[in-house]
Amino acid sequence: MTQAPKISFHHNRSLPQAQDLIAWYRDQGRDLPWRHLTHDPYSVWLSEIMLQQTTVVTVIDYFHKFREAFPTVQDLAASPLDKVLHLWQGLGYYSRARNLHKCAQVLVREYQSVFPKTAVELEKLPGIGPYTAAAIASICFDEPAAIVDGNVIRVISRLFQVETPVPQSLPEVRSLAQALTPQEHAGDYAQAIMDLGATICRPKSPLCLLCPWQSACGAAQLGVPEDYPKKEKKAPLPQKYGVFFFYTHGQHFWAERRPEKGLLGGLMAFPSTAWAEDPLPLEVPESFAPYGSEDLQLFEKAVAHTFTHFKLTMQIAQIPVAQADPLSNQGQWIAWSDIDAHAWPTLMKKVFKVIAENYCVGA
DNA sequence: AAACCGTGGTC
DNA sequence: TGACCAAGGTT
Repeated sequence: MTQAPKISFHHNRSLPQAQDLIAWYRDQGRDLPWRHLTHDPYSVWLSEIMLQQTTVVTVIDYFHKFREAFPTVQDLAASPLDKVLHLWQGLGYYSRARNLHKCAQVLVREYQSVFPKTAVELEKLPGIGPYTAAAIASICFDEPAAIVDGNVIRVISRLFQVETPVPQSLPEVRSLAQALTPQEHAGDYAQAIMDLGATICRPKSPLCLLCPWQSACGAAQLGVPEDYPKKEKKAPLPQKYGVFFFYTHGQHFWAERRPEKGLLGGLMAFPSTAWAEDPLPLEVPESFAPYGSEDLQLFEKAVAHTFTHFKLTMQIAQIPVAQADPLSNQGQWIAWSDIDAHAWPTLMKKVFKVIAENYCVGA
């Protein structure tokens, strides 16, 4: 043997004990609004849906708004979808809002408004996948279901120095996560390991000296925690371009509701050209205007926005029209004073900002 | 199964 | 400033 077997390295290392982590959590865990509501699956579910790919700081305000607007799952189910989308505006991933509403209706109609108590049953509901099902089952009902989110992937990849990059490593990580999950106090454990990932075992500058699992962590022992989890390099995002058409009539402008499915589904937007990878010939946007282009005026400033899978740069072209007739059957004339009555994605709020900065009444 | 689906903060 | 990241799910 020219090389020491790996087991000798593991030999000086303790195993991560759930009770050490839970003790740390009870002393050092974060105080979050939904932590006081673990007896209430509705609130835990609501928080978990909002927290999907979204930071705690961002979620807190929305969580309070939703609990106030919809105190019970029946209230949520009885609401028009438009009101749900309106409250959700700005939070992103709008299919979550549509699935949230649908899930509430399924619960009321088929479950007598009572949340199922097992991860297996929870996962059958719309918008609830493996992570969220395990989170609700463990946090509310202490089912020893292993949660695997971004925090857990990072913590486990460092503990065990998982060399396989994400997402190929997921089967291995899931297996380790299940092995670490205790039979008792699974709810505290689930929240503890996420808090550890968020506050100690952070993506950058982890605080290994404060970690209750430091002596069990392979990456920390070697001083290379930030090398894990291993990841594939991401391809650069494609850049897309287009023109928004700002049809105006007096104090009104024309906007349309986007299709129910797909990007920004169900939210409001200006009509536009297709969003294409080729920059448009900016000297002739007239030929692309869907409802006529007399008196078209192109704004100097464009709007840039980055989505999950592409970048977008949009020009804005104002087109005053003489008659306030409907331009299509999927939109409406909206008064400036009535903007807040509708659900606008952040992209459109950026457009409003550019318009407000550049628009001259009577110009 | 790989692509799609938002946004804001950080360095 | 661009790349990365945040309590993922659906198709």
